[in-house]
Amino acid sequence: MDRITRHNRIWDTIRDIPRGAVASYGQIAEIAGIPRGARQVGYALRQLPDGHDVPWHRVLQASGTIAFKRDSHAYREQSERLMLDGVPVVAGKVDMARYRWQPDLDELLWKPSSAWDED
DNA sequence: CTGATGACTATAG
DNA sequence: CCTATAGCCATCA
Repeated sequence: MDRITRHNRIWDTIRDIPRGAVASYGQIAEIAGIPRGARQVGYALRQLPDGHDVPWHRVLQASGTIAFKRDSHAYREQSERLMLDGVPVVAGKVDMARYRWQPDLDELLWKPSSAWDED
């Protein structure tokens, strides 16, 4: 799998995260079919082109902590975007137990045609 | 080829 | 909760 393909799969996976939910770098990697690729998710996000429509702010560390330094611009922007999504950011972190994205359930509710059937 | 890097993570103290 | 440490892995100099 080349870099472009890998990045596209990562970006597509992140586009599926609904507003109000968040995911960890490792979770995105796994869903995108890249086991142990958490660092690659971070790398892919760093390569986002201008004008993209990827909700990068919904991706956090496994602990729920924002990956940027507290004094950075990126940190503040991510924090603001999450609040706009309705996701509380307390002391730089999100309650993963409550806001973690659960794709299986999400797909069963929103994409039943591809998950269930027609012969 | 080699070593450094980093939007990562799990574990131990 | 925090620090240290060890894996991890594509990229880059």
